[in-house]
Amino acid sequence: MALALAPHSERPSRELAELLAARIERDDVIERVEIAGPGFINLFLGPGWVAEALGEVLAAGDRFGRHTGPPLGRLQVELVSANPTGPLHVGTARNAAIGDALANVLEASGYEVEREYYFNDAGRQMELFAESVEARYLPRFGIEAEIPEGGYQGEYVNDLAGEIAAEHSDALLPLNPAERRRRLLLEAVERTIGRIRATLERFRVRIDTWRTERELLESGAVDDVVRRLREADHAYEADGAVFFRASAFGDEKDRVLIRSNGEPTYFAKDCAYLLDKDARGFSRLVYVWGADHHGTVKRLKGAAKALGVSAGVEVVLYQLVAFSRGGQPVRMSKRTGEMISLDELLDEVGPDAARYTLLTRSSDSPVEFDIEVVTRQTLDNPVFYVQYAHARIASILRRAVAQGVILEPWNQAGLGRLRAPTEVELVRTLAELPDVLESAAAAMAPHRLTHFAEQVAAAFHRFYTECRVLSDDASLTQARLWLCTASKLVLGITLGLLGVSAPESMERIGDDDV
RNA sequence: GCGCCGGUAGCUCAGCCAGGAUAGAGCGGCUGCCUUCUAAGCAGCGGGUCGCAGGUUCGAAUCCUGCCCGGCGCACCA
Repeated sequence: MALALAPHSERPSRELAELLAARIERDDVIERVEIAGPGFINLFLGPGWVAEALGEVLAAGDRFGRHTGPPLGRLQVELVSANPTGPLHVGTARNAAIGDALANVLEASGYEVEREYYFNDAGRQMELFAESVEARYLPRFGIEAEIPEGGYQGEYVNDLAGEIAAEHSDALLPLNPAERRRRLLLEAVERTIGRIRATLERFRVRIDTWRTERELLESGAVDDVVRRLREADHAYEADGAVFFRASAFGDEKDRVLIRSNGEPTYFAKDCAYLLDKDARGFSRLVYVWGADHHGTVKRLKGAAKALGVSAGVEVVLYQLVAFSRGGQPVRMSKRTGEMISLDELLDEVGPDAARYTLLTRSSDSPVEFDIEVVTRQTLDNPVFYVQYAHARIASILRRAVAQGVILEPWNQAGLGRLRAPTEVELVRTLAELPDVLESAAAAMAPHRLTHFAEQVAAAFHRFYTECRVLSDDASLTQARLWLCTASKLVLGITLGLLGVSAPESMERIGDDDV
């Protein structure tokens, strides 16, 4: 405060601080005021403040920190949207974790949030995928075939072909090649989508709506949007292709909508999709993209402007994850089949550690994810530190019940007795949740919650070490039980937003390793 | 070459948007602490030219400029 005012005043900041401090009333909320450093006014919070702050947490219950008041509007988060050409691999894990946690955070901060997954189930990649499946299907009936150049080599393609062969036997053989591939593709895509959905469920990623490129194409939306852009003179024809005037919207150059062979580009479909989303009445459209797509952000936003999209278009970019195993880099490619599936990752480290690890880093920061290291460090992963605090609290509360302690209503519990430094510090930390949540939503940075969770856990562990909860002092026991309840609440809310489980108990391990 | 993102402790990373107190956490190393609510914990020690160089400021990890490394992107691919 004094430091903020100093530039506007002739007095030194330290002197300002003293003037201000002298006017602050001391009571049981603010006990003591000190000046430090260049002009910091330190307020020492008293028992009145502690009771008040803790009361706010307890009164709000599991809604503590959440936005109150009327909803801020409808918002959509598009996440993952990986092609249905194979199982989700670990490269998409960061997208899923960030997208889902971000959606949770935005929801808690007052938006009505819809999470959407978009399947690119048309186009060149699908053709290649169909041919690849065919190349694994035909040999089962003695017909030689090879996976095409650039096709999908993964073992799962063979598995898919096997499943299809098991169900349909050689029924697809007599069909003409185009029809056969169409049928094989339908079968393969359906199965792949099923697997993707199952994997996301395992990873605790909730998707509300599933959209497909095919629907978009069949509705004629792509043709429509190109026509609209041309009519508004935001697009023009050149060299047999149709270009969007992206350069008029800050992009480096104009972008092709329709190729000279008549095929729409991915971007044209993006434009159609944009209108499709906008028509659904969202005030904000959030995209979660890997940094390898950052070059397409400007054209998307340009298109939104050109098309008069009323919703705000926002792109959350995350740096790609460098996966390795025991120090050996793992290249990710669905086509070569050289990849680790998200399912394998979940088998090895579990959804909690995987999500938490991916959400500890800022999305701007590249992540090094050595699967062996994360597996080996499982027990030291900060996620367990936080979960342990939660389990510890649950254990105390169970113990209290077992001892027959009857918890009085919190507003009669004498919370002002919480005066130990670790108690005050814990309450102070808990009270930060609303601010942390708000800033995480504003910055679309869910990783801030992991750091907050660790702070709460640390504050609790310190309190636990210094203060005994269940004691002969009945009223102090009451107050401390409420402090435990509030801590558990805040940890549970925070972990819930991150999509990480908050266990009621954790087995003691490691006693013998010492 | 141009654009975006990183470069903070031995390792992995917060802090940077809205500049302020001896720059933090986890892991790893060392030392203590379990007759009492879970020691997956706590306390302490050691460990840092905040990539480099300038600039703005009473004050810079934080803002500005330049440079050096690393990642990604610069298609009528997705």
